[in-house]
Amino acid sequence: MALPSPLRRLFDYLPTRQPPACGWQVGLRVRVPFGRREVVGVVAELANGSELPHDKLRAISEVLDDAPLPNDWQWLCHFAARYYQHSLGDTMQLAMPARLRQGHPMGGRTQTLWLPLSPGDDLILQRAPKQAELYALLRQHPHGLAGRAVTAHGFTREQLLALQKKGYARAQETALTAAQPASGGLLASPSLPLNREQASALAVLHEKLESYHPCLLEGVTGSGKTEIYLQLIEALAAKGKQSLVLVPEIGLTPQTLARFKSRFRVPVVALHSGLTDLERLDVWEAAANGRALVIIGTRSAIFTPLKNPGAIIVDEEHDSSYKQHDGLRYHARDLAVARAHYHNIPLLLGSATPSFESLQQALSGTYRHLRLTQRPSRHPPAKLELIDLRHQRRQGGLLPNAISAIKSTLTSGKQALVFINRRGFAPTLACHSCGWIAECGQCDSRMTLHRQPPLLACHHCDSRRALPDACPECGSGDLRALGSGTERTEETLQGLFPNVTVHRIDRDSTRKKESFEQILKEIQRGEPCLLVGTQMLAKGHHLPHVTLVVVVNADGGLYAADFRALEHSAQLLEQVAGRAGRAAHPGRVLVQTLHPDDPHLGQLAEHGYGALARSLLEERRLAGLPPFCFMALLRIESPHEEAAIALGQQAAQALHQWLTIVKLPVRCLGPVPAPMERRQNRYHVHIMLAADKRSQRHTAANWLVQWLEANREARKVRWSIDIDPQTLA
DNA sequence: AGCACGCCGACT
DNA sequence: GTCGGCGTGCTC
Ligand SMILES: [Zn+2]
Ligand SMILES: [Zn+2]
Repeated sequence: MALPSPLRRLFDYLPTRQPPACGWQVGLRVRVPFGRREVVGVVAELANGSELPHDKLRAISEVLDDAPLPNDWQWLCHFAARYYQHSLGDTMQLAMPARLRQGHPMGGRTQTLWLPLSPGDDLILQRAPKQAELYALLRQHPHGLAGRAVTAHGFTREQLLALQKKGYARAQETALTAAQPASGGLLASPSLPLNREQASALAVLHEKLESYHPCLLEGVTGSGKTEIYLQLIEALAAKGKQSLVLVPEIGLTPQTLARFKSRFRVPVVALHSGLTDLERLDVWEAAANGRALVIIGTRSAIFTPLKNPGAIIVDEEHDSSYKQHDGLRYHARDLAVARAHYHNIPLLLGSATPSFESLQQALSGTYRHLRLTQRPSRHPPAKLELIDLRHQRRQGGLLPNAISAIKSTLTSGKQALVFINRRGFAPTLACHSCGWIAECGQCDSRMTLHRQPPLLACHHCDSRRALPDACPECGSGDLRALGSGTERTEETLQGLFPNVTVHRIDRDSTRKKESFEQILKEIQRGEPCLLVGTQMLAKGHHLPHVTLVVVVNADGGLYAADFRALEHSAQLLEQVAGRAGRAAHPGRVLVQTLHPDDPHLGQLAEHGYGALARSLLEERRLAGLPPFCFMALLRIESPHEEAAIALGQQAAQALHQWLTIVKLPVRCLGPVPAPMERRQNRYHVHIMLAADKRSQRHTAANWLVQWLEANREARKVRWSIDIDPQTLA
């Protein structure tokens, strides 16, 4: 039995007296007693006996399904658990919808839909503002709103029942059907004509529609990658085959969804965060039984079972949201590769700024390399103009050049985007008399100064503090905010251009659910305005009226300790630059930097991401870094620094010895303190493994995990293994 | 990870 | 006297 427990092993159980109707099968979901509680597990193996004495065994309490969970799903769970060195039971729990995890039955479900009624006069609700508000919400959904969705909007069941009693709403039980079978033809709207490049890319995809065929679609922003996805999906849907489309976390917007849904008449379903648990299960089943032909979702959607797999598409394949950063640290793009191979189907990875991993596979010929270089708007992507931050005064982080460019953009009736990868007002609060700096009490980091609302906040833990009136060290009142974040730049720009709307877009300003969408809508209306924002703004949103992009500081990744920092920051720069002049107007991109002579930055500005990526790949090859080696990172974490270091040393020593004995060529670096050693009062220590071959890395990581599981000291600290780590944080 | 057991400090 | 702090150990 694979059970929800971090223990990397299976548990033996006796069968129920009556076998289930389908007979005992691997993949059946069951309820079993485990310790002092009951849990939901999955039959992982059938055996005629156990190594445990009979009296230690307990019996299965209940079989939950009349058929095993889908084979492809089981295979993927096994693969992921093994590849990422994780517990199979935990992996399966994570990979199944919450309802199944909780032991609810599959199939035949209904949900309560609430529909608005018009009793004639709205006066009765005047004395019940909350109910009036709820009624207004229902009016926006004339086809009904699920009960769960209503409560998700912050209303109570009582309010619904009250509305029902007064005749303003009625309840209706409906079968959940995420995917209605298609009627009529395949397409709801015709495909768009392709340019020459697009047509030849699609032709390559058509060469091998029914076998494993990994392709990297490298296409600049606005070159029409989505149209290729749509026409590939169309070709497969015509054969009754399903396509699984992965998109980045912020990419699953109503607009993206609408683009897919409006093209096809066949059922398109989406796994997004707004779904209730029941709706999520329904989508999962619609995929598993083949009803849904197009399934769109973020990272976790890679675990959706497919009855008739046709292709897997990963949009913006370089996006960091595909990597899970806790628990099972899987990379959805990498699982997509494994899965496409298993199903023997095409795999399409799309990006304007491919990850070095995928680019290397394409350059070496392992993946087919499809390129789109033309933009329908005719003019080429804007070149980056580097401007020197040294020896110049800036206001809110902006150089005079940048400010005058913003001014002329506004005068010509266009919009400008100012990109700062730092939220808050200022990253540092310092005392001008004695040099004291506001630091977090729980982390090795500084507190960020916020103005809205005014407080000091740590961006690495939840600690918050009121703004001090005076320096706690020397009592001086001369406390100064050093550096700029989005809030400060917003304030500066508002001061410089008082008659223009300045939209700030970061995690703080868009915390409220729909405000981001609302701001975007307003921006898309096209009035001249300024946008100040973090990476949220950089990714794939349609900003057709932006003709100027200003990058406040491009130096983040230039001299960082993390060897991937430059790759990620080049991707970000290229993406932000892609926001400039998307529509009919050519754009400008101003990049402020302290290192205008940096060769990498120069290459990015002069020749673009593709060229920089290729030469950085060469540097990676020479340095023996990924993708030319395979890494695993062991993180050790404890409130006691000594405990974390001690275990790190023990583990590294044991590993070294074993590597020598078995003559396994795997490098082991560390233990070293993590880049920010203390976070939330926990000390972080790293050990990095690197090998030339995946299999060697796997063997070493597997040994290390088993050593840790058997080690008594290791139980006193928290540890986790990260296969193919993306960052050192 | 849960969840219990167990053994010592400061409270009604 | 007991309420609860978290160290230790187990889960077929
Ligand atoms: Zn001071
Ligand atoms: Zn902190």
